[in-house]
Amino acid sequence: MSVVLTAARLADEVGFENVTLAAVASRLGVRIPSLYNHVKGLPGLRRELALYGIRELNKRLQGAAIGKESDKAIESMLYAYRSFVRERPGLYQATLHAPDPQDREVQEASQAIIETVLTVLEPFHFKYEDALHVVRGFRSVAHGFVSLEAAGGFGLSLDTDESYRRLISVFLRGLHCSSL
Amino acid sequence: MSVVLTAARLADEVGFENVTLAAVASRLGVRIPSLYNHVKGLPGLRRELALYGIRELNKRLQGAAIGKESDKAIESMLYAYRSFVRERPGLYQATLHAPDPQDREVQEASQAIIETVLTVLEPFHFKYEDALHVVRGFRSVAHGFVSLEAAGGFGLSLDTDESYRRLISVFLRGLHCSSL
DNA sequence: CACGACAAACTAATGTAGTTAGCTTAAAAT
DNA sequence: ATTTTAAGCTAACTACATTAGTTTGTCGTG
Repeated sequence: MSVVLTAARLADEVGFENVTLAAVASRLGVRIPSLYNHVKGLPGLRRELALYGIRELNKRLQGAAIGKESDKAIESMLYAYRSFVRERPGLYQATLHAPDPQDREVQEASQAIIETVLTVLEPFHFKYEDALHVVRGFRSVAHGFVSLEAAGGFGLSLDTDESYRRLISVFLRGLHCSSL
Repeated sequence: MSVVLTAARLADEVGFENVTLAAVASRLGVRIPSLYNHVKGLPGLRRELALYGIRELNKRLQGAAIGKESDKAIESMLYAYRSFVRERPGLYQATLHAPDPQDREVQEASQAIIETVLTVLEPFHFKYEDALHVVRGFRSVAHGFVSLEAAGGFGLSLDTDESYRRLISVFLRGLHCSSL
Protein backbone atom coordinates (compact mmCIF):
# COMPACT_ATOMS: atom_id res chain seq x y z
CA MET A 1 0.00 0.00 0.00
CA SER A 2 1.17 3.53 -0.64
CA VAL A 3 3.02 5.52 1.96
CA VAL A 4 0.23 8.08 2.25
CA LEU A 5 -2.53 5.50 2.69
CA THR A 6 -0.47 3.72 5.31
CA ALA A 7 0.15 6.98 7.11
CA ALA A 8 -3.54 7.83 6.98
CA ARG A 9 -4.48 4.55 8.59
CA LEU A 10 -1.82 5.05 11.20
CA ALA A 11 -3.06 8.58 11.89
CA ASP A 12 -6.53 7.24 12.60
CA GLU A 13 -5.11 4.75 15.07
CA VAL A 14 -2.55 6.85 16.95
CA GLY A 15 -3.45 10.43 16.09
CA PHE A 16 -1.94 12.75 13.53
CA GLU A 17 0.74 14.10 15.84
CA ASN A 18 2.05 10.59 16.45
CA VAL A 19 2.53 9.75 12.80
CA THR A 20 6.28 9.42 12.58
CA LEU A 21 8.36 8.29 9.65
CA ALA A 22 9.64 5.57 11.95
CA ALA A 23 6.15 4.21 12.55
CA VAL A 24 5.19 4.38 8.88
CA ALA A 25 8.39 2.69 7.80
CA SER A 26 7.96 -0.01 10.41
CA ARG A 27 4.43 -0.69 9.26
CA LEU A 28 5.59 -0.98 5.67
CA GLY A 29 8.46 -3.26 6.70
CA VAL A 30 11.01 -0.84 5.35
CA ARG A 31 13.82 1.36 6.65
CA ILE A 32 13.12 5.00 7.35
CA PRO A 33 15.27 6.57 4.61
CA SER A 34 13.49 4.49 1.99
CA LEU A 35 10.42 6.62 2.55
CA TYR A 36 12.29 9.58 1.14
CA ASN A 37 11.96 7.96 -2.27
CA HIS A 38 8.20 8.44 -1.98
CA VAL A 39 7.55 11.55 0.10
CA LYS A 40 9.51 14.70 0.82
CA GLY A 41 10.25 13.92 4.43
CA LEU A 42 7.79 14.40 7.26
CA PRO A 43 6.57 17.81 6.04
CA GLY A 44 5.93 16.32 2.59
CA LEU A 45 4.04 13.40 4.07
CA ARG A 46 1.91 15.74 6.14
CA ARG A 47 1.11 17.85 3.12
CA GLU A 48 0.00 14.79 1.16
CA LEU A 49 -2.04 13.57 4.09
CA ALA A 50 -3.76 16.94 4.29
CA LEU A 51 -4.53 16.88 0.60
CA TYR A 52 -5.85 13.34 0.73
CA GLY A 53 -7.98 14.16 3.75
CA ILE A 54 -9.51 17.28 2.25
CA ARG A 55 -10.43 15.39 -0.91
CA GLU A 56 -11.93 12.49 1.00
CA LEU A 57 -13.97 14.86 3.13
CA ASN A 58 -15.25 16.57 0.02
CA LYS A 59 -16.34 13.24 -1.45
CA ARG A 60 -18.30 12.47 1.67
CA LEU A 61 -20.00 15.82 1.68
CA GLN A 62 -20.92 15.53 -1.97
CA GLY A 63 -22.31 12.06 -1.44
CA ALA A 64 -24.40 13.25 1.48
CA ALA A 65 -26.14 15.92 -0.56
CA ILE A 66 -27.21 13.69 -3.43
CA GLY A 67 -30.98 13.63 -3.77
CA LYS A 68 -31.52 16.16 -1.00
CA GLU A 69 -32.22 19.83 -1.12
CA SER A 70 -32.01 22.97 1.03
CA ASP A 71 -32.41 22.23 4.75
CA LYS A 72 -32.33 18.47 4.31
CA ALA A 73 -29.18 18.69 2.25
CA ILE A 74 -27.40 20.92 4.75
CA GLU A 75 -28.44 18.70 7.62
CA SER A 76 -27.28 15.64 5.77
CA MET A 77 -23.93 17.20 4.99
CA LEU A 78 -23.41 18.21 8.59
CA TYR A 79 -24.04 14.64 9.68
CA ALA A 80 -21.70 13.39 6.98
CA TYR A 81 -19.04 15.79 8.25
CA ARG A 82 -19.35 14.29 11.70
CA SER A 83 -19.32 10.71 10.42
CA PHE A 84 -16.17 11.39 8.47
CA VAL A 85 -14.36 12.78 11.49
CA ARG A 86 -15.46 9.86 13.63
CA GLU A 87 -14.34 7.30 11.11
CA ARG A 88 -11.12 9.00 10.12
CA PRO A 89 -10.09 11.15 13.06
CA GLY A 90 -6.41 11.19 12.22
CA LEU A 91 -6.97 11.95 8.58
CA TYR A 92 -9.27 14.79 9.56
CA GLN A 93 -6.63 16.20 11.89
CA ALA A 94 -4.26 16.14 8.96
CA THR A 95 -6.57 18.39 6.95
CA LEU A 96 -6.05 21.10 9.55
CA HIS A 97 -2.28 20.86 9.50
CA ALA A 98 -1.35 21.75 5.97
CA PRO A 99 2.19 23.04 6.44
CA ASP A 100 1.53 25.85 3.98
CA PRO A 101 -2.09 26.96 3.60
CA GLN A 102 -1.01 28.87 0.48
CA ASP A 103 -0.13 25.61 -1.27
CA ARG A 104 -1.88 25.61 -4.65
CA GLU A 105 -3.25 22.06 -4.57
CA VAL A 106 -4.35 22.41 -0.96
CA GLN A 107 -6.17 25.61 -1.81
CA GLU A 108 -7.86 24.01 -4.80
CA ALA A 109 -9.03 21.07 -2.73
CA SER A 110 -10.34 23.41 -0.03
CA GLN A 111 -12.04 25.50 -2.66
CA ALA A 112 -13.77 22.37 -3.92
CA ILE A 113 -15.35 21.89 -0.51
CA ILE A 114 -16.55 25.47 -0.55
CA GLU A 115 -18.13 24.85 -3.95
CA THR A 116 -19.81 21.72 -2.61
CA VAL A 117 -21.42 23.68 0.20
CA LEU A 118 -22.29 26.58 -2.06
CA THR A 119 -24.17 24.19 -4.30
CA VAL A 120 -26.55 23.07 -1.57
CA LEU A 121 -27.09 26.70 -0.60
CA GLU A 122 -28.42 27.60 -4.05
CA PRO A 123 -32.10 27.05 -3.14
CA PHE A 124 -31.71 29.82 -0.57
CA HIS A 125 -30.96 32.36 -3.30
CA PHE A 126 -28.39 34.19 -1.23
CA LYS A 127 -26.28 36.85 -2.84
CA TYR A 128 -22.90 35.29 -3.67
CA GLU A 129 -21.05 37.10 -0.91
CA ASP A 130 -23.74 36.30 1.62
CA ALA A 131 -23.51 32.65 0.68
CA LEU A 132 -19.77 32.70 1.33
CA HIS A 133 -20.38 33.97 4.85
CA VAL A 134 -22.86 31.15 5.35
CA VAL A 135 -20.32 28.61 4.12
CA ARG A 136 -17.91 29.85 6.76
CA GLY A 137 -20.64 29.47 9.32
CA PHE A 138 -21.34 25.96 8.12
CA ARG A 139 -17.73 24.95 8.45
CA SER A 140 -17.41 26.62 11.83
CA VAL A 141 -20.40 24.78 13.21
CA ALA A 142 -19.29 21.43 11.81
CA HIS A 143 -15.63 21.73 12.66
CA GLY A 144 -16.24 23.31 16.02
CA PHE A 145 -18.60 20.70 17.34
CA VAL A 146 -16.87 17.76 15.85
CA SER A 147 -13.34 18.68 16.85
CA LEU A 148 -14.35 19.50 20.40
CA GLU A 149 -16.16 16.18 20.55
CA ALA A 150 -13.15 14.33 19.17
CA ALA A 151 -10.83 16.06 21.62
CA GLY A 152 -13.00 14.88 24.51
CA GLY A 153 -13.89 18.50 25.14
CA PHE A 154 -17.47 17.70 26.08
CA GLY A 155 -18.23 16.17 29.42
CA LEU A 156 -19.56 12.67 29.44
CA SER A 157 -22.86 13.31 31.09
CA LEU A 158 -24.92 14.57 28.17
CA ASP A 159 -25.81 12.91 24.88
CA THR A 160 -23.66 14.40 22.15
CA ASP A 161 -25.93 13.17 19.35
CA GLU A 162 -28.70 15.29 20.77
CA SER A 163 -26.38 18.28 21.18
CA TYR A 164 -25.40 18.07 17.54
CA ARG A 165 -28.98 17.64 16.40
CA ARG A 166 -29.92 20.80 18.26
CA LEU A 167 -26.94 22.78 17.02
CA ILE A 168 -27.91 21.93 13.46
CA SER A 169 -31.44 22.98 14.21
CA VAL A 170 -30.29 26.29 15.69
CA PHE A 171 -28.09 26.93 12.65
CA LEU A 172 -30.91 26.23 10.19
CA ARG A 173 -33.44 28.28 12.14
CA GLY A 174 -30.91 31.10 12.29
CA LEU A 175 -30.53 31.00 8.54
CA HIS A 176 -34.25 31.24 8.00
CA CYS A 177 -35.52 33.53 10.72
CA SER A 178 -34.91 37.12 9.84
CA SER A 179 -35.99 38.73 13.06
CA LEU A 180 -33.29 40.64 14.96
CA MET B 1 9.60 34.49 34.90
CA SER B 2 8.06 31.11 35.55
CA VAL B 3 8.54 28.19 33.21
CA VAL B 4 4.87 28.04 32.33
CA LEU B 5 4.58 31.75 31.58
CA THR B 6 7.67 31.59 29.42
CA ALA B 7 6.34 28.58 27.58
CA ALA B 8 3.00 30.33 27.05
CA ARG B 9 4.70 33.34 25.47
CA LEU B 10 6.76 31.03 23.32
CA ALA B 11 3.68 29.12 22.24
CA ASP B 12 2.08 32.33 21.05
CA GLU B 13 5.14 33.12 18.98
CA VAL B 14 5.98 29.75 17.44
CA GLY B 15 2.85 27.67 17.94
CA PHE B 16 2.06 25.11 20.60
CA GLU B 17 3.54 22.18 18.70
CA ASN B 18 6.89 23.95 18.50
CA VAL B 19 7.20 24.53 22.22
CA THR B 20 10.17 22.37 23.11
CA LEU B 21 11.95 22.10 26.40
CA ALA B 22 15.05 23.16 24.51
CA ALA B 23 13.44 26.41 23.38
CA VAL B 24 12.01 27.17 26.82
CA ALA B 25 15.33 26.47 28.50
CA SER B 26 17.18 28.61 26.01
CA ARG B 27 14.80 31.50 26.58
CA LEU B 28 15.29 31.22 30.34
CA GLY B 29 19.06 31.04 29.94
CA VAL B 30 19.17 27.63 31.53
CA ARG B 31 20.05 24.05 30.58
CA ILE B 32 17.29 21.68 29.60
CA PRO B 33 17.44 19.30 32.59
CA SER B 34 17.03 22.22 34.97
CA LEU B 35 13.44 22.54 33.82
CA TYR B 36 12.69 19.17 35.39
CA ASN B 37 12.96 20.87 38.76
CA HIS B 38 9.88 22.89 37.84
CA VAL B 39 7.73 20.80 35.50
CA LYS B 40 7.24 17.09 34.96
CA GLY B 41 8.87 16.96 31.56
CA LEU B 42 7.20 17.99 28.35
CA PRO B 43 3.88 16.28 29.17
CA GLY B 44 3.81 18.07 32.52
CA LEU B 45 4.55 21.40 30.90
CA ARG B 46 1.77 20.86 28.38
CA ARG B 47 -0.68 20.00 31.10
CA GLU B 48 0.15 23.17 33.01
CA LEU B 49 -0.07 25.21 29.84
CA ALA B 50 -3.52 23.76 29.16
CA LEU B 51 -4.64 24.56 32.67
CA TYR B 52 -3.29 28.09 32.53
CA GLY B 53 -4.90 28.64 29.15
CA ILE B 54 -8.33 27.37 30.19
CA ARG B 55 -8.29 29.61 33.25
CA GLU B 56 -7.18 32.66 31.30
CA LEU B 57 -9.90 32.05 28.74
CA ASN B 58 -12.48 31.80 31.48
CA LYS B 59 -11.33 35.12 32.95
CA ARG B 60 -11.77 36.76 29.59
CA LEU B 61 -15.23 35.34 29.11
CA GLN B 62 -16.30 36.41 32.59
CA GLY B 63 -14.95 39.91 32.02
CA ALA B 64 -16.82 40.19 28.75
CA ALA B 65 -20.18 39.42 30.31
CA ILE B 66 -19.98 41.99 33.09
CA GLY B 67 -22.75 44.53 32.84
CA LYS B 68 -24.37 42.79 29.86
CA GLU B 69 -27.30 40.48 29.65
CA SER B 70 -28.85 37.85 27.40
CA ASP B 71 -28.07 38.43 23.70
CA LYS B 72 -25.62 41.23 24.36
CA ALA B 73 -23.78 39.15 26.90
CA ILE B 74 -23.52 36.16 24.59
CA GLU B 75 -22.38 38.31 21.73
CA SER B 76 -19.81 39.99 23.92
CA MET B 77 -18.50 36.67 25.15
CA LEU B 78 -18.19 35.33 21.62
CA TYR B 79 -16.14 38.38 20.65
CA ALA B 80 -14.03 37.95 23.75
CA TYR B 81 -13.41 34.34 22.81
CA ARG B 82 -12.12 35.44 19.44
CA SER B 83 -9.96 38.20 20.91
CA PHE B 84 -8.40 35.76 23.30
CA VAL B 85 -7.48 33.33 20.56
CA ARG B 86 -6.04 36.10 18.43
CA GLU B 87 -3.95 37.49 21.24
CA ARG B 88 -2.83 34.17 22.64
CA PRO B 89 -3.01 31.66 19.79
CA GLY B 90 -0.43 29.29 21.22
CA LEU B 91 -1.94 29.33 24.67
CA TYR B 92 -5.34 28.61 23.18
CA GLN B 93 -3.93 25.67 21.23
CA ALA B 94 -2.60 24.37 24.52
CA THR B 95 -6.10 24.31 25.99
CA LEU B 96 -7.07 21.75 23.35
CA HIS B 97 -4.13 19.48 24.05
CA ALA B 98 -4.59 18.45 27.63
CA PRO B 99 -2.71 15.13 27.72
CA ASP B 100 -5.42 13.61 29.88
CA PRO B 101 -8.90 15.13 29.57
CA GLN B 102 -9.85 13.19 32.71
CA ASP B 103 -7.37 15.21 34.77
CA ARG B 104 -9.20 16.58 37.80
CA GLU B 105 -7.90 20.14 37.71
CA VAL B 106 -8.36 20.35 33.95
CA GLN B 107 -11.92 19.16 34.29
CA GLU B 108 -12.63 21.67 37.04
CA ALA B 109 -11.24 24.52 34.97
CA SER B 110 -13.28 23.42 31.96
CA GLN B 111 -16.35 23.11 34.14
CA ALA B 112 -15.79 26.70 35.28
CA ILE B 113 -16.09 27.87 31.67
CA ILE B 114 -19.32 25.95 31.32
CA GLU B 115 -20.63 27.67 34.43
CA THR B 116 -19.63 31.02 33.02
CA VAL B 117 -21.63 30.44 29.88
CA LEU B 118 -24.54 28.93 31.80
CA THR B 119 -24.73 32.12 33.84
CA VAL B 120 -25.30 34.33 30.83
CA LEU B 121 -27.93 31.89 29.58
CA GLU B 122 -30.05 32.31 32.71
CA PRO B 123 -32.27 35.05 31.25
CA PHE B 124 -33.38 32.57 28.61
CA HIS B 125 -34.92 30.32 31.26
CA PHE B 126 -33.88 27.13 29.54
CA LYS B 127 -34.32 23.85 31.30
CA TYR B 128 -30.94 22.87 32.76
CA GLU B 129 -30.31 20.13 30.24
CA ASP B 130 -31.36 22.33 27.35
CA ALA B 131 -28.96 24.99 28.53
CA LEU B 132 -26.12 22.46 28.49
CA HIS B 133 -26.84 21.70 24.86
CA VAL B 134 -26.74 25.41 24.14
CA VAL B 135 -23.40 25.75 25.90
CA ARG B 136 -22.02 23.07 23.61
CA GLY B 137 -23.38 24.99 20.67
CA PHE B 138 -21.79 28.16 21.96
CA ARG B 139 -18.40 26.55 22.28
CA SER B 140 -18.72 24.87 18.89
CA VAL B 141 -19.49 28.13 17.16
CA ALA B 142 -16.72 30.01 18.91
CA HIS B 143 -14.08 27.34 18.67
CA GLY B 144 -15.01 26.35 15.15
CA PHE B 145 -14.84 29.76 13.64
CA VAL B 146 -11.88 30.95 15.55
CA SER B 147 -9.71 27.89 15.10
CA LEU B 148 -10.43 27.71 11.37
CA GLU B 149 -9.56 31.38 11.13
CA ALA B 150 -6.35 30.90 13.10
CA ALA B 151 -5.37 27.93 10.94
CA GLY B 152 -5.73 30.07 7.83
CA GLY B 153 -8.65 27.89 6.85
CA PHE B 154 -10.64 30.76 5.38
CA GLY B 155 -9.67 32.18 2.04
CA LEU B 156 -8.36 35.70 2.05
CA SER B 157 -10.94 37.30 -0.15
CA LEU B 158 -13.75 37.88 2.31
CA ASP B 159 -13.85 39.93 5.50
CA THR B 160 -13.68 37.54 8.46
CA ASP B 161 -15.00 40.13 10.92
CA GLU B 162 -18.20 40.27 8.94
CA SER B 163 -18.38 36.46 8.73
CA TYR B 164 -18.10 36.19 12.50
CA ARG B 165 -20.65 38.93 13.07
CA ARG B 166 -23.11 37.04 10.88
CA LEU B 167 -22.42 33.69 12.47
CA ILE B 168 -23.16 35.18 15.88
CA SER B 169 -26.32 36.65 14.50
CA VAL B 170 -27.40 33.31 13.04
CA PHE B 171 -26.69 31.58 16.33
CA LEU B 172 -28.71 34.09 18.35
CA ARG B 173 -31.60 34.07 15.88
CA GLY B 174 -31.56 30.29 15.96
CA LEU B 175 -31.79 30.34 19.75
CA HIS B 176 -34.80 32.63 19.66
CA CYS B 177 -36.80 31.55 16.63
CA SER B 178 -38.82 28.50 17.41
CA SER B 179 -40.16 27.79 13.97
CA LEU B 180 -39.15 24.46 12.46
C1' DC C 1 27.66 28.94 64.81
C1' DA C 2 27.29 24.61 62.59
C1' DC C 3 24.63 21.34 60.29
C1' DG C 4 21.16 19.31 57.57
C1' DA C 5 17.48 19.95 54.17
C1' DC C 6 16.02 21.67 50.15
C1' DA C 7 15.80 24.20 45.88
C1' DA C 8 17.70 24.72 41.65
C1' DA C 9 21.13 24.63 38.91
C1' DC C 10 24.67 21.58 36.39
C1' DT C 11 27.23 17.53 33.46
C1' DA C 12 27.01 13.20 31.33
C1' DA C 13 24.84 9.56 29.04
C1' DT C 14 20.98 7.24 26.58
C1' DG C 15 17.20 6.63 23.29
C1' DT C 16 14.28 8.13 19.61
C1' DA C 17 13.33 10.75 15.47
C1' DG C 18 14.32 13.20 11.13
C1' DT C 19 17.51 14.13 7.63
C1' DT C 20 21.30 13.74 4.27
C1' DA C 21 24.82 11.43 1.59
C1' DG C 22 26.19 7.87 -0.85
C1' DC C 23 25.81 2.96 -2.34
C1' DT C 24 23.36 -1.29 -4.42
C1' DT C 25 20.23 -3.69 -7.29
C1' DA C 26 16.64 -4.99 -10.32
C1' DA C 27 13.45 -3.66 -13.69
C1' DA C 28 12.17 -0.70 -17.49
C1' DA C 29 13.36 2.13 -21.38
C1' DT C 30 16.34 3.34 -25.18
C1' DA D 1 23.51 -4.09 -24.61
C1' DT D 2 23.44 -0.04 -22.18
C1' DT D 3 21.40 3.47 -19.61
C1' DT D 4 18.08 5.22 -16.56
C1' DT D 5 15.13 4.97 -12.92
C1' DA D 6 12.75 3.25 -8.90
C1' DA D 7 13.34 1.67 -4.58
C1' DG D 8 15.72 -0.15 -1.30
C1' DC D 9 19.89 -0.01 1.94
C1' DT D 10 23.84 1.58 5.64
C1' DA D 11 26.19 5.10 7.99
C1' DA D 12 26.55 9.40 10.09
C1' DC D 13 24.70 13.71 11.99
C1' DT D 14 21.48 16.67 14.45
C1' DA D 15 17.88 17.88 17.70
C1' DC D 16 15.16 16.81 21.49
C1' DA D 17 13.50 14.43 25.83
C1' DT D 18 14.70 12.03 29.61
C1' DT D 19 17.25 10.06 33.63
C1' DA D 20 20.97 9.68 36.90
C1' DG D 21 24.02 11.60 39.62
C1' DT D 22 26.52 15.89 41.19
C1' DT D 23 27.22 20.67 42.83
C1' DT D 24 26.03 24.90 45.14
C1' DG D 25 23.80 28.25 47.76
C1' DT D 26 20.24 29.45 51.05
C1' DC D 27 17.69 29.03 55.01
C1' DG D 28 15.87 27.29 59.21
C1' DT D 29 16.91 24.82 63.28
C1' DG D 30 19.53 22.42 66.92
